Formats: sequence, C-alpha cells, structure tokens
Amino acid sequence: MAIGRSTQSTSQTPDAGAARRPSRARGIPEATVARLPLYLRALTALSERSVPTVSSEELAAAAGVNSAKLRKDFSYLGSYGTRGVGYDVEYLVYQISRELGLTQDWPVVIVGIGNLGHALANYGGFASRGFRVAALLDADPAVVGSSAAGLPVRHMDELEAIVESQQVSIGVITTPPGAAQQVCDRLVEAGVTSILNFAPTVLTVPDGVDVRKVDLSIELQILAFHEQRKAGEEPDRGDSVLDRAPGPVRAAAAKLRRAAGGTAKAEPAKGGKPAKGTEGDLSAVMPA
Amino acid sequence: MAIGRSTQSTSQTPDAGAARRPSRARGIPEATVARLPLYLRALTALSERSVPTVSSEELAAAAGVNSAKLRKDFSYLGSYGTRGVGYDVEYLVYQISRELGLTQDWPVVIVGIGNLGHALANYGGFASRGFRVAALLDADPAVVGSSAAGLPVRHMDELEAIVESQQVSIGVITTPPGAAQQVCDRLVEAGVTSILNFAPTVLTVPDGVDVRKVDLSIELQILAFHEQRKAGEEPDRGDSVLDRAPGPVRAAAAKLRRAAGGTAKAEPAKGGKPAKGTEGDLSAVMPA
DNA sequence: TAGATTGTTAATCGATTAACAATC
DNA sequence: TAGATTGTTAATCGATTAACAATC
Repeated sequence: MAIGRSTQSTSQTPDAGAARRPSRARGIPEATVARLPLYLRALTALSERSVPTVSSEELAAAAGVNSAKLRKDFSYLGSYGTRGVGYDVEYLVYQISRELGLTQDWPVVIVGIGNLGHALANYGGFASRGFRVAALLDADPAVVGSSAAGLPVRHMDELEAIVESQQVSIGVITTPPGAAQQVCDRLVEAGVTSILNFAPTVLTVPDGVDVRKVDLSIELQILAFHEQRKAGEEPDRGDSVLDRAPGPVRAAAAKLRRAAGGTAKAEPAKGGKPAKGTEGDLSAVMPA
Repeated sequence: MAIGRSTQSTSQTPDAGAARRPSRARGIPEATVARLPLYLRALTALSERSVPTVSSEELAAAAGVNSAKLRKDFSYLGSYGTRGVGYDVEYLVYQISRELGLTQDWPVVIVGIGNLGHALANYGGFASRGFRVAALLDADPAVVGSSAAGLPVRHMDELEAIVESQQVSIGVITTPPGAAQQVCDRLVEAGVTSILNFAPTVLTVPDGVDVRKVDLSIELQILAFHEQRKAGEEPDRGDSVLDRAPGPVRAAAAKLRRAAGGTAKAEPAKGGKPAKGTEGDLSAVMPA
C-alpha cells in the first residue's frame, strides 16, 4: 500500500484512487457500491407502499438501470432473492442498509453555512439514513449564533472539540474554494476520515481519508457538451425522432424544441475565449 | 437508434445510456468529457497566475489525475501540446472551452427556489462559464416575487414563455421529489433538452433529452460504506499507516482518529432496520 | 546534440450485458 | 409439472496505465 498524500477523484468518475481502495475489501466493485443507494431508494418507496416482493426487472426499472446489472450487483451481496419469485422488499432494504453502513448513526459536521450549507442542513434525505448533523460551523462571526434547521451555527474554533466529543468521522465542506483545503486539514487533523467536498477545489488528504466531490458547475458543463452536439446533429436526429414519434404531443414538442433551441445554437454566440476571473467561486453562496 | 422513453443514469456512474449517446459522435469517451471541466478549472487557475505553459505532469497533479490519463484525454481533442515543452495554457483553455461548448452563452432556468435553488442562483461558477440564469421559477405564491441573486422569482405559469423567448435548452430542477417529474415534463414539452436534476427521483424523459443527476445523500452513503470498512479494518490499516507515518503530527492525528472514530463504529449503534419515512425528502430545502 | 515531454501503443483491468442453467 | 425469475457465466466493451518511440 502506498503511503503519502493522495488526491481524491471526482465523484463523477469511478476512478478508484488510493483513497477508495477499501471498497474491494470484501469484493464489492465501486460501481456497484455507487448504485446501492439507488436501489435502496427504490426499495424504500416500495416498502412504503407495502409491496412485499419485487422482481429484478421491476426494481431495475424503478432504479433506472438494466436488470442484468442489478442482479449482478446483488450477487456481490449474497443470494437474497428467490428464483421464480423475486426479492423480499423488507429484507433487501435491510441488507443493503447494512451493507452501506446505514444501520448505524453517522454524526456529520457541515462547515460553511451559506445557502448551500443551509440546504444541506435541512436536507431530509440525510436524517432518514442515519446521518445526524452534529454541528454547523462557520468562520464568519456574523453567521455564528444564527440557526439553521433548528441548530445553532457554531464557530470554527469549536471544530476540534465537537469532532472529538461526538466522534464525528464525516465532514461536509461548503465553504468558498479558498478556505476548503484549510478546513479539510483541520477536519482531518481532528479525526475526520471521510469528506464530502462541495467547494470547487482539489483537496489533498493523507492516505486513509476518503474524499468525494460534488461539483455543481461540472455537471452543467457536461450537459453543455452534449447539448452542443445535439445542436450540430439536429438535422439528422431531430427529424428521425420526429418521423417516428409516437404521438402528436411528442411531435409538437420536438418541433417546438427544434424551433426554440435547435440549429440556432450551432453558431457560437461569442467568438473568442470565454470569460474568466470568477473561476469556481462559491463565495456568493456564503454569507459576506 | 431506439425510440421511446429512457431514464437517466446517475452522474456518479459513467453508465452511457441512450440519452448520453451523442458523446462518442466525434469519438470523445464519456469519461474524458467528465474530466475536461477539471482540466479547465486547473488551467484557468494557471492562466490567472499568468503561467504560459504547463507539462502533463504538472497539470495532472493540479487536476488530481494520472498524467498518462491526461495525455490520453487530450489526444482525443487533437495534438495541442509541444514535445519537450508542454501545453500552452491559454490555447488549451480555449480549446477545452470550445470542446465543452462554453464559448457560447447557455441560458438556464432554475425551478424550485428553496435554499438549494438560491445557492445555485448565486453560484459564481455558472456565470463564469457561459451559463446565464434566464429565470428562477417556483410554484409557491409566497416565494414568487421575492428575489434571489438579483433576479425575481417568477411563477411556474411563465415557464413555457420564458423557455421559448429566451431559447432555454438547459433546466435545473431543485424542487421537492414529488414535483420533479411533473416539472421535468413541462420543461421538456417547452423545449428543454438537458436537465440537471437535484431532486432524489428517477426522471423519465424522451429520447434525445439528457438528464444528469446530483444526489446529495448518495454521496454521503458511499462515504459511509467506506467509513464502515475502515472501522472494521482499523486494526490492520490504522497500525500500518501509523507505523510508517512521516511525522509526529500525522501519528498523533491517526491515533486520535482511531480513538475517536475507529473500532467503536464496528458495533452498529442501532440493531434493526434503519428509519424510514422521510425518503429522499428535499421539501425542507424548499420554502413551505 | 542532449534533455524533456508529448502522443500513441498495447497490456491490463473493471464494468456491462445477453444468455441461460439452476431452481423456486 | 409449467412458468417465472434468479444467480452466474462468458463475451464484449470501455477505461486506465505503463512504457516508449517520436520529436521539440
């Protein structure tokens, strides 16, 4: 095993860096791990509707994946299905939850309480899966003392004490990019070993610390890439879709789409280099 | 080409579904496309520091990837480097921007102006890359008329008119999960062909429409999976890391980490099934 | 020319998928 | 038994990476 400092990979890629190594410890591929939460969400919805069993075909459709892939994924967890019948919903919810570690309580700290920090503090999807917000932290005295999601915002100075006393092992960084590495270092030093980074910065962490990155602008850029391609291909793709469209509604929509966002996009609106300067700036998300 | 409705894949997986098909149109792999924004960010930082050229090794380190991968990625764009010298920063910034479609203006609408919608409206990383917020939309009369990021929040009723008049092809969904599919349908019907979905719902869209998904809770669940593994492996991994740790600070931190978040986690705090009920609820992020 | 670094090759690895035997 | 559906195999595909010839 390599010792030293490693950098995280983007969450968008299944790039299994050193920090992601443990995933294959019991033989579960990283790609499968990334899909388990999707299955869990679909299963939880079925559970709430009191559906007792589900086939791989049905569940795959609900989760938006191929059924062969789903069965292959589940085979890494064990044989939890019944041939000719399907999977027991409740049992599978439990097994996947256990596999993901969601049957235990995970205290997390959120550092940087701007709009995004607020949004995350309020996010219902956390609490329902065993993630408990142990503390909200901010460096700005104007924000410290206010409250979000019913919790007081505390000062960064308290970070170490909170992490230690509440045994926090997961930290969420929603600071401006300039502060992210420094915050990350303090979190790691205090004992945090998993970091979810929303700041558009590559974080450097020691071996044994996991970093996952959520980058809002990268997702839009990837969409723009494909959108650009669509505009270029429009004469072909648009027409073929239109010709075989299943109904008048679809046809009208496609026509409208072409008119509104189609070939006009093929000509760049700006000729030269793109604007620079506010590179990856999250500070607007933060309080002044 | 298959005609019909398809579901998107999660942004975490490079699962090239039907909706992602155009990516290989000019032969650029999806994994490469997903990394171009990372390179662009690193290059923009260099450009701001007036660095004229950069080697694949340096740039790869800044972007957090392997240099061979970076060179391979760039080879899909063309031969933009100079052997023995490296890459011209400005030129590469332009070429990648162009490839991603960022040299043109992309009007986007954001639907659902809760905390997350606010955060996105304020996000500086959008405007700097040619993404222009054409409108903020919400269904709640209490929110409509307020302003965010200097823009008025407008009512959903105006969606179609705005998409058409401003030629919006990209929509961002930050609504509660229950409203997401309905909003998606309206966006697509109005002419939007790319959707960035923050609601924890699998969206169904017609062929030709791209959906990318950002799921805040999935990222945490993946971290929890690895964190759980760490706790289990701690006796092995913790010690080996400690033994060869480069300095007293690292050793102390590692020891602290073990004490605070280590083997204690190996025992589930809760024995049975995880709490259910607030499955993927984004409504707390939304205004009441 | 000597040193540096790209662009490409080829080996390897991991993920996806169709197909089907096993079995409920 | 007949029908349904899982779990697994094996083929295929795409992504990663080290190595190095090309060349500045």
